[in-house]
Amino acid sequence: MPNDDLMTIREMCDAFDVTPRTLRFYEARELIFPERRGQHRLYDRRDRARLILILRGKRFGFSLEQMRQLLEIYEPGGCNRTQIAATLSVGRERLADMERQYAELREAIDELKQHIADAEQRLATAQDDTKTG
Amino acid sequence: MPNDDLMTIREMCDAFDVTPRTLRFYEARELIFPERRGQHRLYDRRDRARLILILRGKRFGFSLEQMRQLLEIYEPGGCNRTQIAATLSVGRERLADMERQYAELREAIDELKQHIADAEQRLATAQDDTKTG
DNA sequence: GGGCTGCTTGACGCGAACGTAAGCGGGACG
DNA sequence: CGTCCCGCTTACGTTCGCGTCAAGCAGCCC
Repeated sequence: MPNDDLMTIREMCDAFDVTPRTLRFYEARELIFPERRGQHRLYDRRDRARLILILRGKRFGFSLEQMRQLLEIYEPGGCNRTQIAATLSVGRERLADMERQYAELREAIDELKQHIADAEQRLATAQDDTKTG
Repeated sequence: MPNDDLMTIREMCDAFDVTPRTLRFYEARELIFPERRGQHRLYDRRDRARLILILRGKRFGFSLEQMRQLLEIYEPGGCNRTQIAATLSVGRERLADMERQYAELREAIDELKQHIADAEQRLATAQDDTKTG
């Protein structure tokens, strides 16, 4: 049962707001593995799932290489202990990164909110330079 | 009352685990503004506070330019309405980014945890390739 | 004065993550 | 049949965030 829901590179680009160059680049870096129908690439559900994870990882500041390593944990992939263990290790590190970042982000948000509130105060009491130039 | 707690570039590098090149680069991009004593740079509390924010922002995946804009909100800086309003606008956008990222990060963490648990299961039931090569 | 150390200003280099342009092949359409 | 329009590959260009010399000055010690 092959995944019928195959998409061309253009459909992928429209769906995920990326360029063909980006998809080919990710493929060259071995983050996604579209099939080939003749010369053309065809992307299935698995490729899309991986792309979503890649793009999300990027927003968190992870590199493509970090995501490539991490993606292995989202696949059945290797079936021997050493390989699974290695993947697990990478996954746990990445998880720790993300939890640190989560906590830090909470602090940063609260601080920024405070400074925004302060700025709103300043705005309210500031002289109106459009009148009192 | 000048801030007496001034630090040399080397002290800064040791304190924040960055290189002189990095500090000079941030200065060139107008993210920090150390004083000059003769030829030498001297960094005060304000510079250190900004540096902390810059480094934290980097970990969240923000660019130096984004941080430069955002840093204005952490300073009294401009005192006319239009300038404060502009800074506020940037700050609110950044805040929205961070809150989106915060929520997304929560999801990503939960997903990753699940996949790690799955991998642990596989590890437990996998054949031991060191014996059954 | 000679040498060392620390900081300075260029200027060039580099890896990551693409952008962009050139040129080829293959359906589709009038 | 010509000519679009895709998509493909190859290859060079670009931006960001620094790294890495290179050369020069300033202070200090002997």
